[in-house]
Amino acid sequence: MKYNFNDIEKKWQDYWAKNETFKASNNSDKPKYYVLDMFPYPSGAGLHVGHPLGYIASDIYARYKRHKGFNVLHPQGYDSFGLPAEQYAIQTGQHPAVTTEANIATYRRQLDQIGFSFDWSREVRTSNPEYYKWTQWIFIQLFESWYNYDSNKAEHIDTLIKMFEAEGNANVNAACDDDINPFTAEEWNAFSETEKQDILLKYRLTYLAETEVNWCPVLGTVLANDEIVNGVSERGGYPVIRKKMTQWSMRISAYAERLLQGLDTIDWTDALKDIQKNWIGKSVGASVTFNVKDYDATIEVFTTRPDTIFGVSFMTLAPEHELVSQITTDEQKAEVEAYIEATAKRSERDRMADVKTISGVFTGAYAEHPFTKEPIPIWIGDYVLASYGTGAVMAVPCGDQRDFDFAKHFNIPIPNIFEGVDISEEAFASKDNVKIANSDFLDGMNYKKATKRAIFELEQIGQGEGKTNYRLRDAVFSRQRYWGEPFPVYYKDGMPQMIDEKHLPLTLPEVEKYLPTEEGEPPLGRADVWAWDTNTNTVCHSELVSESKGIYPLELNTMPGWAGSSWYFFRYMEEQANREEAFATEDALKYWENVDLYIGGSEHATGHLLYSRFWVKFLYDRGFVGVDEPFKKLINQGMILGESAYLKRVGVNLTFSGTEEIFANKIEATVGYGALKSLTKDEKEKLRKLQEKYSFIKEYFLDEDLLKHFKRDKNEDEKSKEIRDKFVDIALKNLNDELKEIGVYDKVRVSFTPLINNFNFYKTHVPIEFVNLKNELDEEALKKSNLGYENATFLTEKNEKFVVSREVEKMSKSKYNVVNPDDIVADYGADSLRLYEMFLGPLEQYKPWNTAGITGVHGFLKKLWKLYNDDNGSKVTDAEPTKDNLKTLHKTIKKVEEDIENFSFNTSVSTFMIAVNELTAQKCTSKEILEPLLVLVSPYAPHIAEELWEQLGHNESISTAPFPKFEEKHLVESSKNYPISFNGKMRFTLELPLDMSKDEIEKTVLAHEKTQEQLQGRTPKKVIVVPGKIVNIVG
RNA sequence: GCUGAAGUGGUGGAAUUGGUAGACACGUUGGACUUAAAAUCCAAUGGCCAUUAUGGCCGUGCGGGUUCAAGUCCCGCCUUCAGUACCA
Repeated sequence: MKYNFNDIEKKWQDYWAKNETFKASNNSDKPKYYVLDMFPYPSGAGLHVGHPLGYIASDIYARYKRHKGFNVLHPQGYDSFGLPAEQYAIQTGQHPAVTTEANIATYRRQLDQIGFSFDWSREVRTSNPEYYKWTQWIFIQLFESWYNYDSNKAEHIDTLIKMFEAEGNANVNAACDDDINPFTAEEWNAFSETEKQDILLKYRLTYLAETEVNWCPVLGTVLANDEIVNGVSERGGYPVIRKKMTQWSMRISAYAERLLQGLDTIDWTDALKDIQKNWIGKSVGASVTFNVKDYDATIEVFTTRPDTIFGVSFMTLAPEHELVSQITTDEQKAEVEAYIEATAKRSERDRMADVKTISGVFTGAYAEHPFTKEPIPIWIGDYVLASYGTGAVMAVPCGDQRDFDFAKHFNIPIPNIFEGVDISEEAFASKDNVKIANSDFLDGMNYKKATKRAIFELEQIGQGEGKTNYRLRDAVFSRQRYWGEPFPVYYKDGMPQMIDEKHLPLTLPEVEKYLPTEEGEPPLGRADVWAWDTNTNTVCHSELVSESKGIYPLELNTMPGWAGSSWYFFRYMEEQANREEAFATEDALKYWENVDLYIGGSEHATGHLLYSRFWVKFLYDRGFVGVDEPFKKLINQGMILGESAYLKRVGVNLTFSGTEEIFANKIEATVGYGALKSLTKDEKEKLRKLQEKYSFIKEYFLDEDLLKHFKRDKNEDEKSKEIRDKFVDIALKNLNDELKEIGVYDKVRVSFTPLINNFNFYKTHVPIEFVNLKNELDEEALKKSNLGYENATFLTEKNEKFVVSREVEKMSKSKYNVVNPDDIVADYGADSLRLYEMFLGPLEQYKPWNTAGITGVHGFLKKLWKLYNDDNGSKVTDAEPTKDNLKTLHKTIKKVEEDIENFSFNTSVSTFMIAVNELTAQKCTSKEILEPLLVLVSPYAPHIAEELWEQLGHNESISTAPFPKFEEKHLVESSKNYPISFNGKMRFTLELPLDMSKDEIEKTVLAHEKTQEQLQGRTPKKVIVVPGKIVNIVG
C-alpha cells in the first residue's frame, strides 16, 4: 500500500467537517482551554506559506490539549472590514461586501486543505451586522461612561451627573479634557441641556474633540500613529500631513497606569511587554508652576528632575503654546511671529529628520523662579513639543544635553549645580553618584533625596506637586471610510446623540461611489438614506432631515479597523444560537474566561494588543465581562521570508546633455533630453525616440560570474573590456552617427555613462517559478511570460545555464517570491506542509522559506507510513515490544511533551524523525509501540495519523485518544559511555556501569591504557569525576 | 541616542542546570538499482594537516576573564534585525 496523501487528507477533512469533530462545548466536565489565532484580514491575494505558520502552531497546541483531556475552544473568523476591499471598490465599483465574501471563500478553502481543527460553527466576521451590532453597543457603553480616578475604574455617566448635581465638579477626580472650568451644583443645575452635554462630553470615555490628526490626502482618511511608518501610510506608502478635524477619540489615557500594571499579570514575552511599556511611556517627576513676571499668567511644566530646579536658567515653550502670543513683548513680536510661521510650515517629518539644528526665539518675557525669585528668560523653540506634557519645559542646561546645546547656541548662562562635575563640554545627565550643589536647601543631597525635598518645598509654596506623565495619547476613533462600522450616532443641535441599543444594528447604507464627496465629506455623505427618524427609530432619506420633525443627520465617519478586533475573542465564546441576546451570555463568558493562548504577529504590539486590553478593562469595570486581561499567554510567530530571485541588468540611462549655452548658465542637464532648452521641439522628439530605441541595451542580463569581472578600479579586466567594447560597438558608435543624421550632433553631448566609465547594474526580480532548485533560469519560459522579457539576452560566463542571484526578503507579490500553500499541498500534502513549517526553525524566529527542503519531512512521512504498511497492507502485529522499542517510544514521549509545552515545535519534528529511523532499524512492528506513536504525531500530521489509526482498528477519531503516558523505567540505563577528557578536551569514550562509585570510576579510567597513553608518564594533578556525565583529567 | 532580540558548517537549524559542539534535515560528492529518469536504498560530508586503522591542530561575531571544563557565566567591543525617538 502506498502513502496516498491527497486521498487520505481529503477523506479526513471531510470526516472532521461531517462529524463536527472539533466543535467545542460550553458545558463540559473537562477543564477548559482556549487557543486563539489572530484572525486574518481576507485579502484578495489569498494565503501564502507564511500565513499559516502561527495557525499550525496553535493547531498543534489545540490538538495536544485535546489529547491531554481538555475541552478546547479553537475558533477562527475574519477581520473583514478594511481598506483594501474599499480601495478595490473605488477602482472597480464592486461592493466591498462582495469582494470580501469572495476573498473569504478563498481563505476558507485554503485553510480547510491544511487540516486545521477549527470550530467553524463559531466563526465571526467583523463586517456582519449581527456582529458589529455589538461593536456599536460597546461604543455606546463607552460614551455612557467616565473614568473615576478615586475608584480607579470606569463608571456609568449617571454617577458623575449625580456628583455634579450635588456638589459641582470641585471634588471630581476624573480622566477628562484639560479645558474644564470649575462649577458649583447650582451652576450645573442652571445649565441648559446643551451646556450640560457639552461638559459631559469632556468626561466621557469616547468623546468628540477637535484634534490634530494624521491626514492622508491620497487615501482621504485619518490614520492612527501606528498606521504610519516612516512618515508615510503603512498601506500604500502615501504622504501624511497634520490637520485639525473633529473626531471621535477614545480616552485610553485613562487606563495608562492599569495597562502598564496589567503587564505584570500576563505571560507575554519581555520583548513585547517592553514595546507596550515604551509606548505607554510612564515618567515620574513633578509639575512646577512658574509665574510670569509683570503679567498675570503662569506656565506649568513637567519635569523628571525637580532636584535640578536651581539649575534652571531659561524656559522654553513650544511654538504652538497658547501663552506665546500673550506674553511676547512688542520688541520681540516680529521675530517670534516669523519663527512660528516658519515652524508651522515645516512638516512633522522635517522636524523629526532635522534634530541637530538648534533654533528658537526669545519672547522678551521673563518667568520668576519659584524659590530664588530670579527672572528667567522665556524662549520658544521647536524642540519642545506641544503634544507632550504641557508643551513647556524648565531648561536645566547643566543637566540636559538639549538644554545645554540650546544655551550654548544662544549664549544663555549654564549654572552648575552638581558637586565636582565638569560641565564645560557637555551636560551631566546622570542621576547617579552625584550630589546637588549651589541649590539652597538641596545642597549635598543625592537625586532621590533632593527630588523628594524639592517636591515638598514646591507644595509648601503651592507651586508644584509630584506628577506622573504618560506618553500614551488618546486614540482617534473616526475614519473617513465606507467599509467600517457606522457610529450609532446622530446629531441634534450639533450635539451627538446615541441611538438606543434596542434599535441596533445601524447598518451601512448603500452609496453610489466609495469616494469622499466633492465637499470633502466621508463616503457616507453620499448615502441618500442616511438620517435618523426619532419618531420611528429607523433610518430614513437624508432629505427629510428636520429638527422640528425629529429627523436628524447621522454620523458620516466609520470606526477604525481595530474596533471589531478589540473584542472578537469574547464573541467566539458564545455559540451561534445564543448570539442574538448578547455579545456573549454570562454563562459563556464565565466558562471560558479569557484566552489561554494567543498566537499572532508582533506587528500588533501597539495597536490591536493594546486596544484590546483597553476595551477588556473597560468592559470589566462596567461588569460586562469577568476578566480584565484578554490574553493570558501570548506568542509571536516570526515571519517566513521569501527567497527572491533576481537578475542584474545592464543599467543604462541614455541621456543627452550640454550645449555650451547650458553649461554657461550652469544648469545641470543630466535628466534626459527635456533639460535641453536650446533644442527645437522637433529635435527633442527625435532624441526621445532615439532614447527609446536604445533602451534595448537594458535587455541585456549578466550572470553573477560575469559580473565578477566588473571591478570598480582602473585596471580593466580582459573580459569586462570585451563586453564593454561590445556594447560600445552596438550602441555608442552608431548613436553618434544617428545624432549626426538628426542634425543635433553639435548641440548635444551623449551621456552614456555606464559605457564610458563603468557599468551599472540594476536588480530586477524575476518570478521564482522560472528558477529551478539549482537557481538556473528557464529563459524560454521567462521570455514568454508577458513580463517584458521578450527580447532579453542572457549572457553567461561559460555559456551554460543562466544562474540567478538570490536574496531573502519579505514575501510579496511585487517581488515575485510568493510561495502558494495550494501548490505545496498538491505536491506534498498538508501534513508535509505542517511539519515543514514547524521544522524550519523556532516559532518566534524570522526564517527563509525554501521549498527544496520539504523533501526531508515528506520522506519522513513516507518512512512513517512504511513502518505500518508494506506492499501487502498493514504489518502491525501484537508482538511483544523489545526493550529498545520501549526505550525509543518513551524517549520520544518525553521529548515531544516537553517540546510542545515549550512551543519548541521544530525540535519535536526531528525527534519524530529519530524515532522513526530507530524503529525502522529495529524492525519494530509491535502495536503496543506503534499505536501510542500515532497519538504523538497526530497534532503535527493529523491526516496520516487518523488514517493509520483507523487501520489499527479504531473507529473513533484519533483526536479523542489520550496522550501516551511517559514511563521513566524504560529509560533507565545500566551503563554510560563516559567522555574522558584531558584538560577539558575529549579524547576518547569509555563504557562504564552507572552504579559505579566515583572512586572506582577514577581508578578504572586511570588504569586504562589510553589514559596512560595520553598522560605519557605524567601524574595527573586532579581528576574530576561527575558520575553520569563526564571524567576530566587535569595534568 | 534609548530599549529589546540575535550572531554556531555551503544552507535551515540542534545542544535541559556550564560537562562529547554541529542532533535532525537540505544541499553536495560517491555508490547500488534502472535502457534512462524519477523514486528508493547505502556511504561520506566543519576547516586544515597527516594517514595503515589509530591520529593531531584549529573552530560557536571580536578581545579579555572566571572555571577542572565556556556556544552557555562575567567584563569590554563589533555587526544585524525590531521597536521608539528632540518625551523634558
